[in-house]
Amino acid sequence: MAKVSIKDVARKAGVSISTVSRVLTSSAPVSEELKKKVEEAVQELGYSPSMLARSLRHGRTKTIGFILPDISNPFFVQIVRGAEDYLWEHGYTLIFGSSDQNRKKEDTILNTLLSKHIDGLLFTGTGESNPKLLRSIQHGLNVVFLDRLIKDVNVSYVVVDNFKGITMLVDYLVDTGHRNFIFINGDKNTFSAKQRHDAFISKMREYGLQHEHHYASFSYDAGYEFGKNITKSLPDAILCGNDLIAFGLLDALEEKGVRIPDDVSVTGYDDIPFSKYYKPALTTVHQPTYEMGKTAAEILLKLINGEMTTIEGIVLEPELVVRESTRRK
Amino acid sequence: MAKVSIKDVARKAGVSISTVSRVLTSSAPVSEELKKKVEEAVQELGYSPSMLARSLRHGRTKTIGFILPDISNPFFVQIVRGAEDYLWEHGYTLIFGSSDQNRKKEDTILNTLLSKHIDGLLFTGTGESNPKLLRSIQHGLNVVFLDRLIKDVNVSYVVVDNFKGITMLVDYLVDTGHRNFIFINGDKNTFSAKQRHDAFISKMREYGLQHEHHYASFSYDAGYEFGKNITKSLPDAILCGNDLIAFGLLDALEEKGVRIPDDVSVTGYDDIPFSKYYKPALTTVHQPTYEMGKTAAEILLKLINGEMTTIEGIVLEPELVVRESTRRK
DNA sequence: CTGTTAGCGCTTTCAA
DNA sequence: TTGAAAGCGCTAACAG
Repeated sequence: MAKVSIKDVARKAGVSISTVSRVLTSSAPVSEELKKKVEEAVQELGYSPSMLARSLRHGRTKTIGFILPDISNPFFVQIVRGAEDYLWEHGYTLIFGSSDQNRKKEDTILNTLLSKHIDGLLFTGTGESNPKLLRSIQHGLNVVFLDRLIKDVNVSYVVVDNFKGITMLVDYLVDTGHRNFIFINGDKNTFSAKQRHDAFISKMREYGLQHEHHYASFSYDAGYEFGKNITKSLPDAILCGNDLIAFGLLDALEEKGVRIPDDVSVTGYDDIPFSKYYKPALTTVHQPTYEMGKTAAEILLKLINGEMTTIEGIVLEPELVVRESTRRK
Repeated sequence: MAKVSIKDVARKAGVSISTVSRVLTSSAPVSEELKKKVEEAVQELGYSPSMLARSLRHGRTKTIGFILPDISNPFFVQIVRGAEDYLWEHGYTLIFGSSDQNRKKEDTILNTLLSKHIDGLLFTGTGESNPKLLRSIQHGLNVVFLDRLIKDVNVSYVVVDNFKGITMLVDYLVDTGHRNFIFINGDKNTFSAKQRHDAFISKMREYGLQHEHHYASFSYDAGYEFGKNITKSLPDAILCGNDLIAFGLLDALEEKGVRIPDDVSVTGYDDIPFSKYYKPALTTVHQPTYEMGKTAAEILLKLINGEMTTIEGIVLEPELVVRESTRRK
């Protein structure tokens, strides 16, 4: 495509390539006369410098990698958007890969990203440990973990306070008269599911309430499945590990003639854009996804530019959103 | 990060760098003995070749750019996923940028992608003409247009048959007794909106039916707004330019006490994942988004690898999906 | 079969 | 202020 190189510009302007470079990067003084010549040549030739060559020279690619479970998941896509906006604004470009919650794929993506010399990595892992990643971090790769942590790893991260989210949810439900609970959680090995599990159990014990907890997966189908198979009498409230699970559950229950929220209250987690429009509109815990992505990108650039040398862990605040899928018992 | 280079490997293995290169790329025969030494050195050093240097050498980056209006739009995200999967499988990496339907931003993204020497571009433009892009194409940039075409440009593309989609929809509605129509369409300058407009008008004339057509934007808010402001008597059916518009309309009408589909039939377009779960479940036209992305990626790689030299235009088939937001009048 | 060398496009000393 | 030249990591043409 851009076949025209710095040499062509130099020739056209009748100067050396170093002069061209100096004009372009304003890295050293150049006489007005030559400067003008160069600028004209650049214009006429439609020259634009090769980031590739620059990267090779500088060892910095102005490219950030983002490994995440699935770009098409509404929860992650807003995070990506937050990161994308911030990074583009600051002259960085984003390469991403979806791991589909598959450790092997996660590895492949990481290898490719490393061989492309990314300047930094935003990482939402499958949850399993990743020795290759750890090694890269020790060798100086700048990484910010997003939404999910890997235990025993000391890196910067941006997460939302799961404990607080569950606490607000349970407190609200207890306040409104709910006394026994089922929690349909997401994938067992993920950081988020584990944290929400711990928070849930802890709150149940605190109040001495009757409860059940099940790990499933963070999907509509998991919720639907659960709803279909539920036979015993319903609890006062069913908490779901995320909104998708809640949608599936809601649909399955509705097909059985269960009325929501009259017969049972149902809650989600995440507050993805659609939860507001669902019928019934979903009571859920809002996570500031766009902000998560943006914040993580911000930290990452600081790390890269050496403006920050310590590990920073940001814990964002969730927000309880009460809508129509719950009611006072 | 990967500070170890081919030199280090060569030194460690006690051979020249060319030998290392030959082993790594199997581009020329190397004795078993040296081969083994090199492989060991690679192992021990954890060496992985720099794609950056390779790219500079070869003039190919194994990177594809994707410019689209908004990654967080459910319609586009599935397209991206289709492209992503295919490209990664074939050793390519994806850089994307959201233009937000803003021509200037589109330009910035294009410039960056070009300076990063992408091997090819997947392009869903704002709809306005883009001279810079045209020039790049003439200079040999491989491009596949996705979902939206720019007129007077002769490049490969993958679209879905909008005429057919609207035809199926109108035919079904007419068959089920609907006789007068309103169409709330998306952004006026987009290819898709224009095509759907043309198809709609043409069908209305063909049947000699009473109709109204309005350009708005492809968003929930546009539909909601329209629904709020509608005062005159309702038509038999309201067609929406996409599902988001339909959701907004549905909610606004419901707030006014209008019953769907009893008082008026409403249809969407796209069949984004949520339309199936909406209440009422949306009658809409399904677009094979994942396949679009995949097909476009496929064509692009063929173009890049010289396996295809002619312009190819793929027109995928839409599918009518009848659900609960329409009924026989 | 193996090593030396030029060069991809650029930045940055080092001299002049 | 300017130009020549080295070198980022790699591949490929050229000798041997």
